Amino acid sequence: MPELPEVETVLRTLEHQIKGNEIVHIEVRYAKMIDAIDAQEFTKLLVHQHFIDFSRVGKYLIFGMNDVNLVVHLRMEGKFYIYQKDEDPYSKHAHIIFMLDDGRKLVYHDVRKFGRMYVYDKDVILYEQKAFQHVGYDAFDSHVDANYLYQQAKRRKTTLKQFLLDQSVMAGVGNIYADEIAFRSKLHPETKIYHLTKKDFEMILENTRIILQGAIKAGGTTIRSYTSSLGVDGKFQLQLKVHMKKGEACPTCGNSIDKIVVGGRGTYVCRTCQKRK
DNA sequence: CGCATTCCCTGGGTGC
DNA sequence: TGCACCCAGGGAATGC
Repeated sequence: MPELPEVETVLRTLEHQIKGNEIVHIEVRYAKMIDAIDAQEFTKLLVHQHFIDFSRVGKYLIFGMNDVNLVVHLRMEGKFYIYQKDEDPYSKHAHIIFMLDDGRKLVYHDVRKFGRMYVYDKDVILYEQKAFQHVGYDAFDSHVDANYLYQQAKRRKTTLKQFLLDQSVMAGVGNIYADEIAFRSKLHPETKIYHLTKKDFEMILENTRIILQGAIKAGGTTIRSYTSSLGVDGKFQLQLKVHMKKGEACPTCGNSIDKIVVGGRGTYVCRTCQKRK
């Protein structure tokens, strides 16, 4: 599932591939992918627009076009593929096909159909729109510091894992990296956040950025081997230490990694290294 | 307001 | 081999 680092990788790859290209035609094969407007309106707003700039807040991709911003959330399994002029872009899971001015197609694939696309006029303030209603500062935003996290944590009774996953506090961390961040911080994911000090949040934030930055770097190296016909899904090669490692040895102490459920999410933890505060 | 629960989807896994 | 069933999971909506 794409989290901040994968979204960043997808963005950079697409920037490299389609910056400056014009959308000449759109085929919407599954309209529920689009928020608030119908397929016809979506098409009307985007045809003849050019991909100008590429940015991101948390896990949301933002394509700046001439008159509108196209916002995309990949959720669980959303992927963009670029097909060459002579390639067949159709498949069971190809839901939206953007025909480009040079004959290539940008294709949105999504097996579970959880992804969402939003189109907003450039006249409106983007971050006040529905897509960003529950999205706080990006994890790399300078507004996010130890004091901010501490203040946010004070009034919540929730666990560290759920806090890290709460996009309204800090946007970008998903299930995989939340586990890795808790592990690197030597804190049990079920730690109640009101037990944590400002100093703890300093350490947690530092680890968050190290983990995310490391994954972006790993994605960046992977992406060089991508050819245009392969999926632009931001696969990364970062060595995960606990996530999906149930029963395997903890890289620090050698004890077996447990799988538990925290806030309804599958969670991997080393009982020995990660303490409840 | 916070927090828990339900829903959206489908492939993959399990059990018979 | 096939069928019924259950589950994962990000985030919005709903309920308390």
